[in-house]
Amino acid sequence: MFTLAEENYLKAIYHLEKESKSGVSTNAIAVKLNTQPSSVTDMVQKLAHKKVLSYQKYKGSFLTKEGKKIATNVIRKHRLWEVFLVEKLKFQWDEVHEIAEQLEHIKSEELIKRLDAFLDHPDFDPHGDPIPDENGNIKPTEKKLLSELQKDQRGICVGVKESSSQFLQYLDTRNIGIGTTIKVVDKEEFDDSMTIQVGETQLHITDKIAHNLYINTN
Amino acid sequence: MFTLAEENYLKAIYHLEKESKSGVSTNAIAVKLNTQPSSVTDMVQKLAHKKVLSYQKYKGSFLTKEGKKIATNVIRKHRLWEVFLVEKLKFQWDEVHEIAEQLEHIKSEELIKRLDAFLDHPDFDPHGDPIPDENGNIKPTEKKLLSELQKDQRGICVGVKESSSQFLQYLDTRNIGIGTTIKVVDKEEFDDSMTIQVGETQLHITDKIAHNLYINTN
DNA sequence: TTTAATTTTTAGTCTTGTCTAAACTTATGG
DNA sequence: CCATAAGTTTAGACAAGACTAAAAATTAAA
Repeated sequence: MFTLAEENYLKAIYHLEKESKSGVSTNAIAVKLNTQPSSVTDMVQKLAHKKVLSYQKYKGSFLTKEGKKIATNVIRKHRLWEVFLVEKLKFQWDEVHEIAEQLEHIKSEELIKRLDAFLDHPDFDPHGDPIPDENGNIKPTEKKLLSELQKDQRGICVGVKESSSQFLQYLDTRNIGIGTTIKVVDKEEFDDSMTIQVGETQLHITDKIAHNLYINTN
Repeated sequence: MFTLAEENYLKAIYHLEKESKSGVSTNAIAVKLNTQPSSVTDMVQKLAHKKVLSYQKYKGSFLTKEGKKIATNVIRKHRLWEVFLVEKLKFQWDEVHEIAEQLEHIKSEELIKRLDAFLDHPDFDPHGDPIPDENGNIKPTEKKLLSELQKDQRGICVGVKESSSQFLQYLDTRNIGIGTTIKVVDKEEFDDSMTIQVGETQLHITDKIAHNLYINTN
């Protein structure tokens, strides 16, 4: 069994690993978790001993298969809870992260299984990030920025890049949310603005908006 | 802000206070929390310092107004989560306690406010215990054992006294659950068995069953 | 009311996870 | 290629919350 602190380290290292491609540096972990590098050294040594990551002095760490499994499981829980908070409890997209940080550590496999079913086995969280399955597999996502779509392409809104309240409210008043189908009706090369179809209505949006909306084009 | 351990102490003391009427003994707390009395002494001194309980050496502890408020708030969260687990995630009545023990410590007032609304402001948890409101007020309950009802009296099932799997399954197969209206059709003085009306059907039950079902006769 | 049993507290220790300060590696630049 | 900077680790300390063993207070019994 892993403690709350251990789970947070594994999660942080998992995220950092995807960006660095090589071993994750002690400093990077410290920055991510808002701790001192010396604390990180202690913890990675402990986690290495527990076989969930491999660590060499001065060379950084990377997760073992076992470590990845634990990390993705925590991420799975986090994202499922985020879906719950937004879909069922009607939180805004940007209000849920802190609460999910706590909920992700609740220990009960059965709980997550049932929550997943209750939410109808969602594939993405409210930020458009994919939800790993029980085995830690993450479906390769076709997530793109709306600005990358071509004329006449369509997709489903799966999340936002920036999540300020103003932006989310902008989207809300225009009936754009998770699961909304968006079609690019026209694209203006000059200023990168575009006309999109949302439900019955057409909408003209600036490049700034288009650069902050994630679309799944599967 | 209070730690998980502190919240658990306050909750335990709150429950014990209702039974003892005088100060709660150090030993009683230790038994309830499965710790050593010496650990309890340390903690109650700390909590006394924080003004959430008053404590006198060798005389036991009792909660201050502030302490009661925190305790009832934790209990409120616990019971709301239990309702969620049973009503929404379809857990059995007896499977939810451990999970709710964890969920009750999630910190977010907004979360509980929304969860309460999502569950339609329930008054009782799946065990028939009343859910305190935001201010810690607990509605005086008319909860009785089914065995205490008279012929022709009716009420709503609000919980169980014993919660073994067998008993819960017995109830399930007979369509008795939280919220089920039960009417006493006939009562046999000789062996305390009774005939009850559940929905369309009548049912003959033994005294053992009647002694383990809580009914709200409001 | 004096002794014995019980309960409670104190003192000292341990583990987890953190910190600071100092020492040590590795990387960088002249 | 050596000196310095940057990053990392070690050593020692601390707070929270628990434990054991021993001392002290209270209660019960003779």
